[in-house]
Amino acid sequence: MAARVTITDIARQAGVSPSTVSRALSGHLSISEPTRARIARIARDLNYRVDERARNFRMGRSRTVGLLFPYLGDSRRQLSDPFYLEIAGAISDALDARGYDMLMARVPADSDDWPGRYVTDKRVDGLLLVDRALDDPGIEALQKLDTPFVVWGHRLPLQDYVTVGGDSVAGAAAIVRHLAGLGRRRIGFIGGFAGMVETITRQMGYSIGLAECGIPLDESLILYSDFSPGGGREAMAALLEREPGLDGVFLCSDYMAVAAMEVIRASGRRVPEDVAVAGYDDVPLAAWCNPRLTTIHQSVHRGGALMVDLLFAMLDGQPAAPVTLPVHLVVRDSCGEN
Amino acid sequence: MAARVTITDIARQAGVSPSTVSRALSGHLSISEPTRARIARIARDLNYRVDERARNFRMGRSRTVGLLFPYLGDSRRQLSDPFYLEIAGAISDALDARGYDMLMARVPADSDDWPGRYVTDKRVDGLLLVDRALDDPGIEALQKLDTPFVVWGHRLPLQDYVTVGGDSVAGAAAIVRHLAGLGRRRIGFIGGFAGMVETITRQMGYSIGLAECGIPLDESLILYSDFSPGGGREAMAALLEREPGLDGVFLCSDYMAVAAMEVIRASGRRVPEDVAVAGYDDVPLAAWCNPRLTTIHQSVHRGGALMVDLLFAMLDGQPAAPVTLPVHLVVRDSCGEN
DNA sequence: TTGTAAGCGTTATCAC
DNA sequence: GTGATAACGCTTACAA
Repeated sequence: MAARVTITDIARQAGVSPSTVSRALSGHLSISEPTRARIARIARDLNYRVDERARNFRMGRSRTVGLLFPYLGDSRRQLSDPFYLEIAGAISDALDARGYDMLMARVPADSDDWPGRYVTDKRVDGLLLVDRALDDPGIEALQKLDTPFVVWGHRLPLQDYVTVGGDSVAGAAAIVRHLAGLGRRRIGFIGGFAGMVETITRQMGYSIGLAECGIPLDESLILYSDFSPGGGREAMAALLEREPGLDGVFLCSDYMAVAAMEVIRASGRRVPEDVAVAGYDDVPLAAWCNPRLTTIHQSVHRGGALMVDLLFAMLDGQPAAPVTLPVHLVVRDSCGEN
Repeated sequence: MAARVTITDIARQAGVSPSTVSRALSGHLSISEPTRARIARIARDLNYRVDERARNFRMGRSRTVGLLFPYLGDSRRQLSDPFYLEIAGAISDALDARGYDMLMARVPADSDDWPGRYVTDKRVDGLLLVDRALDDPGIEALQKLDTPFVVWGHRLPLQDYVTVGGDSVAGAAAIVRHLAGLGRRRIGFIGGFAGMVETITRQMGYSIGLAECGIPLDESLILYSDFSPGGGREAMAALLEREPGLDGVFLCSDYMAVAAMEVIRASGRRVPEDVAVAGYDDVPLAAWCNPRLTTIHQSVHRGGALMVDLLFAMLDGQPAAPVTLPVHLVVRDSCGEN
């Protein structure tokens, strides 16, 4: 493969200096039209393309944004929840539209070395995080750096960084009210990773919803998992064992909820007649599983695009504030009567 | 945030030259132990980190691999199939283990400009593609460049690049034999995007399976979609309309199959009694939907890791050959009796 | 309007 | 064992 064509090759051919080529190619108005056109033609003929590596290096940026998925637990379990890919897709599109690349990786939420690896090492110009631990050392370390970042998730009381996320507390409370309104009284809660914010805020919403409906909180109905169907299955089985009289359950993701429904049926119970099931996220699948899942809808696509908007505002030096996106209950069949 | 600490700052403090620092930090054996230790200490004290951008630039590489998802059709529809995230996760882990970053993006399968954007622009050292069009201009353009790449998918007869993938023809044929063995005769096929290789090879397997079982091929039972649940739903509805006597259907992804089952039920038919349904991929969800899905298992995690292994072999200048991974039928409940 | 020269931070080559 | 020096490909003052 022909050796790399550089700006110098073009300069030679055009009989001008490399700087003129650089200026011509990046559309400087100071370059005369004939020169510009001539250079453009030669560049095309030579099949020239800028070396983004060199340009970014020179310009002190990377034109890359990192999309990081913090996780807890020692298992390096695969993420396979459609929610993650959906938000990644939305973000990727928004970044693409601005000519930025998207780096994707999972990072341990209980470590603080990844900000150095991505930010200080200059791999990225900014970071996007999907969820976080309540006490997240990585985010703390990240705040000491001067690189903008936006976190997906519920806004926390004292937080001094920017988040975009649905109102998880309200969403979870709405689920519980719905369940209680249908006469359910023994309502379980199955979270994602125990220390992650989205699990915690939804659990708060669950407690609030229970209180609003005058149902006493029973700690033994609360279990944690890992957002995966396998994890949902195990947690659901454990919950059923622990509380045979369960008549409703709220799981922190649709993917877990679908698996849970199967476990419930396998135990000889019916969904929703015996146990009502609700999920979270309103992933496309939720409308097409059996029974169709009652869940909380989050505008993932809008949220992803918004995260990118805010990040770029910050890269521009503009201020940015957390955004709470509305969520709403989508009533389908998995909780019965609607 | 203190201005960037460079190798020169360390050199100054240590009273040596920048080159000595560079060598000390990268563990050159030519550096005396005391010097090395002293430099290491200063680097730590100063919180030094290499500028990967600069290093990669200097060394003529990017330490980044692009993971590209070619797609067809004008809709920029979100990918949300768990299969994609699973393979992305497997690849990300394998890359991480080697200290490489993963760039992720979707690219139009009917265009040939993305190889330039990623390869010639020097954003990546190598490329990983998940699926491809049968006649893929991007891949053709890519082959003219000297950058290694590996494609996920079924190996094609005359292909002169490296693929890793399950045997889609065999997998689809196995599905059809299973269905026919259960007495089904009017078996439909719902593909992903019409021009994509995985759709085509599975359709070939479908035809072969039919022939093996002495069932005449009926073109009107073949429909295409886009791998999404929404697409699966529409295609399934259309197929049912077109062929009310349908007694079996094979869909090219589990995610579509789950949606299809719901459509079938909504039409007043039972799964599997009236219509047997089979998917493809054996995504975690397949074991936990209702009814549990009979499908083809692909070793996605192993496949992803293998793609990375092969890519690195090629980066090392070693030869690499296509690999066909075994697939197997996983019989669950969605086709009835097992 | 265009050219010259410096420099981004690092590593590699060649001396000493 | 260590230090100059050059170079990777590009952009950008500063000059002309």
